Amino acid sequence: MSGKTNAVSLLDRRATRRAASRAEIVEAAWLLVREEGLAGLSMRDLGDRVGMRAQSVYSYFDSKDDIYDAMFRQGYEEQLAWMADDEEAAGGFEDPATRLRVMAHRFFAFCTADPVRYQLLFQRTLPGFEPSAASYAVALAALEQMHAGFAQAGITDPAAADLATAVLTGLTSQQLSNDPGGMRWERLVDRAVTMLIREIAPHLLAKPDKPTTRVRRTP
Amino acid sequence: MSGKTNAVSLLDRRATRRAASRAEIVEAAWLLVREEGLAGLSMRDLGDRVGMRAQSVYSYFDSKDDIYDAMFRQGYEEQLAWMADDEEAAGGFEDPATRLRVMAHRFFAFCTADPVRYQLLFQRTLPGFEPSAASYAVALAALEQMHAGFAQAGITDPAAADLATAVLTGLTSQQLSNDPGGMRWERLVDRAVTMLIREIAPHLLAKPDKPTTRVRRTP
DNA sequence: GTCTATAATCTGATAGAC
DNA sequence: GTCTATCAGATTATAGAC
Repeated sequence: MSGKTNAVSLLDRRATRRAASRAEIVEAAWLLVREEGLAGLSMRDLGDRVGMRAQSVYSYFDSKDDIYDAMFRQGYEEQLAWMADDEEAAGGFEDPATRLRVMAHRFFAFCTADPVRYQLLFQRTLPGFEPSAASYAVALAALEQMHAGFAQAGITDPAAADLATAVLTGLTSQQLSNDPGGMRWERLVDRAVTMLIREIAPHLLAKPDKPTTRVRRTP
Repeated sequence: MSGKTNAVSLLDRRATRRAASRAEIVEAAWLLVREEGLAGLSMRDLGDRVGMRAQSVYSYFDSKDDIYDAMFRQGYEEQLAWMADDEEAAGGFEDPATRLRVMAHRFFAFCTADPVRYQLLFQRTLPGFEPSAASYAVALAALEQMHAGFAQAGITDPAAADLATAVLTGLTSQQLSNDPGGMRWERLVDRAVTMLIREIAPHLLAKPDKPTTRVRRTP
């Protein structure tokens, strides 16, 4: 019995070490693409970063695209966690409009925190790369989470959700390609959200507990 | 006299031929990046396309980045021409709101017509590439043309123009990274424009020659 | 202005010893 | 699982003949 237990725990240790090495490699890959650009990742540089020969990396990943795939998946897992934190912080205490506003700012922050991650996750800039089915499933889960957030804010019309998503990610890609310091992007996001609410869910602005009958935005 | 004239025209012919070759190379470069991606451009492939050895291309361009720079400039020249055609077609006959709407759709069409051009012009995805001062000046001219269009529609607030630009280019980048066939993007653009007008220039929706007192959009 | 030749370096990936 | 050795080729760019 003890022999079997030892064998199992040995396998466990090996699996753990392997997973740790894989994670280390992926982490190094992120550092590299932030410096050299997404397409500038090379197995040689990657090996140097983790203290291996480039060829040894192939013990952990089948190919370069396999590494991109792991990064892709990790990115969406990060989004899921990041936006879930938001939900938790909201805790159901906020009204739908504020909920939507917080969600928008948080998503904006997630995207702009790492431009190259945004590039990998939301733009098709790597020619030939296609995420695996498993990684794409995580991407779909993140999208679903987003739609669930919209639904909580009373936005069930798919076209409305599309518009909101498009405007939000659009603002992000604008921020990333333009001078990040020159504009008041937080303000721009806030104004866009207000505009969106009035367009797709005006009832959120006419709340009963606040005796504001005017539909216009309060400054 | 005739000698001097001949000399000049000879130089002219040479300059013309040289310009034609440069244009041919740039055109081939566009074809290549549409197939291989923006970062996938190689001097070898480029030479093959124009029927030269790769090394001969260096007679026309100092470096690979010099070619990107020419493409960058040409892209913005195309935008200037494309949007100027729009102005001409409008001819001052349209009301400001329609003017804004047409402008938005036309810009959207320009961007989505060539995804890789959009990538080069509006996104910073080529690591290390910086446009030359001359090319950047063309980019600024295109931006100024855009702002002039907004001004004609009565939108003078810089923040409002920023919001409009961000939402428009944002919708574009969304369309480019997502399934182009799955959504009704033209409708989405139209709805975004209506939303923008109501947000940044509501007076455009309450026109005197159309006795519509309702602020809501007419279907 | 185009060529050949070539420098000098990088690329992803595999075979096989240990 | 890491290494050496290596394949088979790519890359940008330069030198110099013609």
